[in-house]
This record gives sequence, C-alpha cells and structure tokens, in this order.
Amino acid sequence: MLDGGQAVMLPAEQLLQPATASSPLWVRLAAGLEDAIATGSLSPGARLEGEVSMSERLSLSRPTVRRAIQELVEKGLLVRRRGVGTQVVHGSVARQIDLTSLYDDLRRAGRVPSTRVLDVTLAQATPQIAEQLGLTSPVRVLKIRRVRFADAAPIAVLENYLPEAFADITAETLSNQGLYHELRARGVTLRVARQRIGARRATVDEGHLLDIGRGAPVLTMDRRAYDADGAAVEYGHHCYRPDLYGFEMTLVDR
Amino acid sequence: MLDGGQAVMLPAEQLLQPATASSPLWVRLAAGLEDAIATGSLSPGARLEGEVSMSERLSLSRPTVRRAIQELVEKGLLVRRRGVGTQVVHGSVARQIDLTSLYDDLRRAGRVPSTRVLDVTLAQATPQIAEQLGLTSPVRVLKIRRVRFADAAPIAVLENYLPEAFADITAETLSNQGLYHELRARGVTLRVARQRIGARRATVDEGHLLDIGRGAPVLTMDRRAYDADGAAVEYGHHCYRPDLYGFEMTLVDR
DNA sequence: CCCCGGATTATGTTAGGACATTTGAGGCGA
DNA sequence: TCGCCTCAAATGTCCTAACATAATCCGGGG
Repeated sequence: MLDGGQAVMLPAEQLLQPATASSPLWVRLAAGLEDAIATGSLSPGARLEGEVSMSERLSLSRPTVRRAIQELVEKGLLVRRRGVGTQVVHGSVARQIDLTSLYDDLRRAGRVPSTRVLDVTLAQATPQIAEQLGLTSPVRVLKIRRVRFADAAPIAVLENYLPEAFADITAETLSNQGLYHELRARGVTLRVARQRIGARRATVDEGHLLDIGRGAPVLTMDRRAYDADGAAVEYGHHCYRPDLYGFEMTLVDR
Repeated sequence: MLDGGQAVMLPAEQLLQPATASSPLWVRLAAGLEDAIATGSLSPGARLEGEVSMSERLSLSRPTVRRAIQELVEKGLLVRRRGVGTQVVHGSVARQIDLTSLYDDLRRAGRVPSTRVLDVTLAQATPQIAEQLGLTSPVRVLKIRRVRFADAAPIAVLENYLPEAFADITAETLSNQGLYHELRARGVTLRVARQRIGARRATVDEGHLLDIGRGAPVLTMDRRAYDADGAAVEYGHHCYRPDLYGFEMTLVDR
C-alpha cells in the first residue's frame, strides 16, 4: 500500500491544543487533529493512530478520543473503516455549510465583505410571510433589504423578515456587521434552520442591483431560522450572482 | 408555557422497534422516536422525557439513549438545551441532503422517476475531468449522459464520468435504476462527496432536452464522490429545471 | 410586592471496562 | 503455488459511574 503503510503518531503537544483554553477535551483534540490535517502533518491517505493507542498515549479515555474523531468524520475530513482504521480523505478540503451568515462566509474566504442597506421598514406582513414566521396573520414585521458586496462587486440581494420585537434594529448596525451577528449580540441563539436552494430569472430590480442583464439567472436561497425554543426568528429570501457565488458542501455517508 | 408543560412519556413498545431486527439499540430507539414525531405522537414543541428517566424505563444505558437523541438532533428533528430538556422542533419536516442519488430522492418523494440514457461512451478524458477524478492525464473514462424524468416531465440532465474500470456498465442497466444503486451492487461503497451548487443559463442542448426556452436559468450541481479508500469514483455534472426541483436541507447549530 | 439566592432538574463531559464484528494478513496444508 | 483458515488489529456497541454546568422554579427577605 502506498498510503498509510504505517500509522502516523503525532506528539501529544501538537494534538492537544493549549490547556489554557477551558473548552471540552474532545474539542481541543479535534482542533489539534484538524490543524494537523490543514498543515499537512497528516497528509491525505495517511492512516491515523488507533483509538486505543491514542487514548493511552494522551491519557484520555477512549470515548473522548472517539468523540473528537467522530467530529472530523462528520466534517468529511476523516474516514473510518471497521477493522482497518482511520484515514485522512483525499482531495482538497471544502468547508461545510454552516448555520452562519454570508457575511462570515466571505470573511473566512479572505474576501472583504461590505453591505449597502437599501431600507429597513416596519410593515404589515403578507399572509405568506406571517405563515413562514409562524405568526397569526394580522401582524407587523421588520423588513430588511440589503445588497452584499465582496471586494466591491455586488454578489447578493438579501431580503429578511423578522418579528416586530426586533423593530429597533437600525440600518447603521447592519452596515457594520451581519444580521446574525447582531441577533447573537441580543441573546438570540439560532439552533435550527431550513433552507431551499433554487434558481430563477432575476427581476428587473435585482438585475439592476447585481449589475447583470435583465432576465439573467440568479441562484436563490430561502431560509427559515429557529430559536432554541423552536420559535421562528427570521425568514430570509436571498438571491446571488451565480458567477460570483455558489454553495459548496461535503456529504458523508453514515 | 403553552408547549410541553409536561414531559411526554411514550410506552416502551412504541419507542423501541421490534427486537427481531438486529440493528444497534440506539438505531432502533432513534427510529422509534422519529416515528413518534412523524405520526404526531410527539407534536412540535413537546418536551421529551429526560435522558435519565428514559434510560431507566427502557432498561438502557444513558449513553445509548443519548446516542439516539443525538442522531435526531443532527437531523434537525429535536433541539436540546442544557438545564431545560429536549424538545421537538416546530415547522414542517424537510429531509436532509444525503449521499443519495436523484433517483432515490424522487422515489421517496412519491414521484415516479424514469431515465432516458442518451449515450454511454468510453473516451479520452479531458485534462479537467482527469484531474477531478484524481487520475493522471492520458486516460480513458466512461462518460454517461442521461435525462431524468419525474412523472413524465424532464427535470434534469445528468453527465457522469467514471474510471475505465466501470466500462462494462450498460445503457440498459441505467434505465432501470440509478447509477449509485448500480455502483453499490458492484461492491463500491461511497463514503464522502463534495459538491457545489450553482446556476447559469442553459445551453441550447440542455434547453431542448429539458423543454425550456434557450438561455433559461438552470440549477447546477457538480459532485465528486469518493470511495472508502479515498479514491475518486465518480465525477458528475448535473443541471436541473429550477421550477421542478430544488435542494432542501436542514442546518443545525452545534 | 419585588428581587435575590438556593434547590432542583436537565443536559454536557469524562472516565474505564467488556464484548462484538469486520477486515486484512500471514501461515498452513493440499 | 494456490486457497483456505486462523489470528490479530481496529472500530462499533453497550454498560456503569461520577462530576460539571446551565436554566428554571420557588421561597424567603427586603
């Protein structure tokens, strides 16, 4: 076998990130492993040290080591096979779709995001919007319309609806940081989101905002995000310039 | 509190699916819980019985119960909060994107899928295709072109590339079942896939096959699927009619 | 009546052990 | 030399046990 004839054993200091951080042990181990993969200490195809051996060497319990490895398996970085071992997957790594905003996505990709807020208005909700937010019909909602730029090029038109409780969100706040960041700052923790990705022709308005021809194709994403209580917090309707943005994800068979 | 003032306690027989099935305990419990949610025995917002209580009542260990619940949390059906408990999420359930083929997707949605195989040819790989499959340049690959129908309406044009080892796949086989089914039948187990979803204008050819106007928007998906060994098995380039198909997924914050 | 602080309850983390199952490789025999 | 069989190694499943931590509830004191 070319790949991983011998199991790779990395020093404990490299695997376990600094003890100063008071995060769970398995998180620190997972971070250490992910780092080792990212920096090339563990190259694609390499066979990992066995769970039992690793737990003894690091003075951790096997469940803890297992939990860390499981994390990376679900991220698509490692593959485990019973009777064989754990290997680093081939191919270049792609980040998984997270419950994050486009703003964070772009920053991580090393691009410079900026936002132009078109309008922030409190208006009567249409029956459709009210239903998406799980509210009874005659209710007012905050409507936000923004254009997102990456390195000065317009890449998306964002339309978001929130319950009236968030009516004090200002256009200024949204210019500086993403909507999700602002929600988190208010103590709202988003837990689950359902989204649908599709495509259609751009409306005249969208075509103008995105600087593409009228009727040009756009990539769309509708998302409903829920609170920890299960209450709908946000309904978003986004559309992207397909030549500048796409959704990448890693699927893992379980 | 309106929702879940009292924890719901379902009978053991309902939660644990038949013992005849020799699947792992946590799988059977997870299936039982998922069933209870699907049938409405556990309605949205309902509070689940605590882990400890449930494990005692079912004569299972807490880690086993935890594993089952964890599964449904990752599927987006349940939400857990420390100090509070576990609740069924609100909103209608949407299936998560899996490592499955479009063929299986449609069958599960209750639609009748069918396939028209355009051509199956063994040809010299372009440098791009070879690179996607992780092969050195001068190599032949199997190229498959199909049109997928759902209830007699064309919804996708599928273009797949496979290593020469699969050259004996015939057009006839592909008419009866999906490509992934055929691969599994040959002992190939797909473990990881990376995909990118985007949009663009349909080519003249695609517009004709999908019965849409030329230049109409199509939803595209490029996927590379890897074997358990980490070897690239398939590279696919699909395009869908956006008015008939979209990608739905559930995101869970961890 | 309001506010604050403990008791309660629930999930989160970690440990340590035992056995089952799958896989690959090496050795033995025909 | 080829094929079968056994064995070792690795992950998968399952158990018991304890402590940590967050959130809520409730009662007492101001």
